[in-house]
Amino acid sequence: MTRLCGWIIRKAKVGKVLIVEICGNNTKPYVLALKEDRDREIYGLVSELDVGTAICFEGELAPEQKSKRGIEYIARKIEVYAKPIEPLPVDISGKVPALLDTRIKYRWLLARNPVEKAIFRIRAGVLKAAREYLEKNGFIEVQTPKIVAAGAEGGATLFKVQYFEREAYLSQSPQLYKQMLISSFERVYEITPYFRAEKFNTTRHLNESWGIDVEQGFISGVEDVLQTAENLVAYIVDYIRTNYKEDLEILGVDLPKITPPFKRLKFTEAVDILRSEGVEVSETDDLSDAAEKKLGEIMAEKKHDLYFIVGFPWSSTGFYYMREEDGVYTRKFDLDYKGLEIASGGQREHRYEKLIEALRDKGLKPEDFDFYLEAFKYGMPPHGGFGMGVERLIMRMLNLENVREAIMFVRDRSRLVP
RNA sequence: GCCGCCGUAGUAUAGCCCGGUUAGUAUGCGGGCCUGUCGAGCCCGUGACCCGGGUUCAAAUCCCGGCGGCGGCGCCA
Repeated sequence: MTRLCGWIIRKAKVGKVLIVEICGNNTKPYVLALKEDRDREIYGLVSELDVGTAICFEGELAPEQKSKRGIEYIARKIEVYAKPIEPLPVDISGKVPALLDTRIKYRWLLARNPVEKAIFRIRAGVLKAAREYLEKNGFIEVQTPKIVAAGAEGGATLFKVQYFEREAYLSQSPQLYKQMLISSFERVYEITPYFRAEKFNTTRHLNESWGIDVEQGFISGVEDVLQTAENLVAYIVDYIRTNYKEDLEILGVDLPKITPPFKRLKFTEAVDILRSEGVEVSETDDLSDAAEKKLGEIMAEKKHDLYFIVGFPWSSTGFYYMREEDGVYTRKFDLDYKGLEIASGGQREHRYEKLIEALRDKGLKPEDFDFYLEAFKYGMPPHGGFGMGVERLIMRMLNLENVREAIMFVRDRSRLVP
C-alpha cells in the first residue's frame, strides 16, 4: 500500500469506467480506473470531484496497465483535501493552447500538467547536475552579496535600491566577488540570480535570471577554463539524458549527447566567416545578436551545436580580462549554443599593476575599485572563470522558443507579479 | 531609447480591409447519451467585442488618445 498525492488533472467517463488522472511531483500521472459496481464507494466520491481537486489515495499498482499516459493504481482509500472554488482559468490538459502571457501568469498552476512540469523538473536537474560536477571537481559553493555598492563590471544597467542612507544596486554578476575569493579558495562556484535593468524586449533576455558562476585559480591558461565550461555542459546534458528520459519524452525533445572538446573559434575567424557570408561585422566590437545567430547556423552545418568564440578584442570587453601581449586581443571567450550565447568568461588579469593600467585604459578610476583591487595585493594566482545563463542553457537544451518558458516567475520589462 | 504587429466568452480564435441579421468556431463549464478513454466521441445549453472620446442614421469593424500584450533593433548574458 502506498499513499500518493496530487491534483486531478483529467477525468473521463467512458461507458462504465471512470478514468481519473492525478499528477503530483511526478512526470507520469497516476491513473485510477473506477467501476461503479466494483469500487462503489470510491466511484461515488470521485465522480463528484472536479478537475483541480487536491487529493491523496492509498492503493497499489494495478495488475492491468491499460493507460498510455500514466501509471494505473487500484485505490483503496481516497482523501480529499481541497476542491477548486471555480473552474481552472487555463487548460491543464494541454488541449487548448494558451498565449505565452497567459501561460506566464498561471505558470504555477499550469505546472500541474506533466508537460509543463517537465521543464521545471529538468531545470532542477540542471542545477543538481551542475553542483554535482563542480563538487566532484573541487569547487566550493559560495555566496556573494546581491546588494552591492557599484556595478563594477560596467556595461549593464543596474537596479537602484535604497540601502539605509546610501544608494546601492542589485548585483548584475558575482564576477568581482568570486574573483576576490580566489585569494583564499582554489576553486569556487555560485548559483545566483543576475539582475539587469536593461529595457529589453526579446525572446532571450530576462531582468532577473540565474547563473552558474565558476571561478578557478592556479590555471596555466584560459584553456583550463574552457575545459571546465565544456565538461560542465557535457555533464549537465548527460545527466539530463540519463535521469530525465521520461520528461524529455513528454516534451518531445531529442537531446543529443555532447562530446567535448567543443570547437574553439577565434574571434577573428568568426569575423572572417561572417564576412565571407556577407554579414557586416566590426573587428573591434562584440558580435551582434544577428551575427551570433548567423554564426550558429553556419556552425550547425558543420555539426557544431556548441562552440567557443575565443580571443575577443580588448575594445569590446570588461577591464578585468587578461590582455594578450599585442594589447589588442584578450582571453575572453563566449560559449554559444545553437547561435545563442549561454556563457561568457575568460582568464582574468591577476597582476595588480596590469589591473590598474587596465582600469585607466578603460577610463575608469582605480579608486572606485579599491575593495576589489585589495584582493590582488596578497598573492593572487592566475585565474579565470565564467558565468553560464541557466535559462538560456535550458532554452537551448529543450528547444524552447522563449527564455521566459525556462523560469517559473518571470521578471521582464513589464512583469513584476506574480 | 527607436520601430513594427496585436487586444473579441475562462482559454484559444473567426469576423475588421469593404461599417448594417441573433458576433461564428474550438475547448472549458452545466446537462444528457456512450462497451477503458489516451487531445475519446455524439446531442443540448452557457458565455465575449480592453478603456475613453470622435465620425455616422448605424461602429467589434473607420479615426484619435490611453492602457495592456508580442516581437525586432539598440544595449545586454
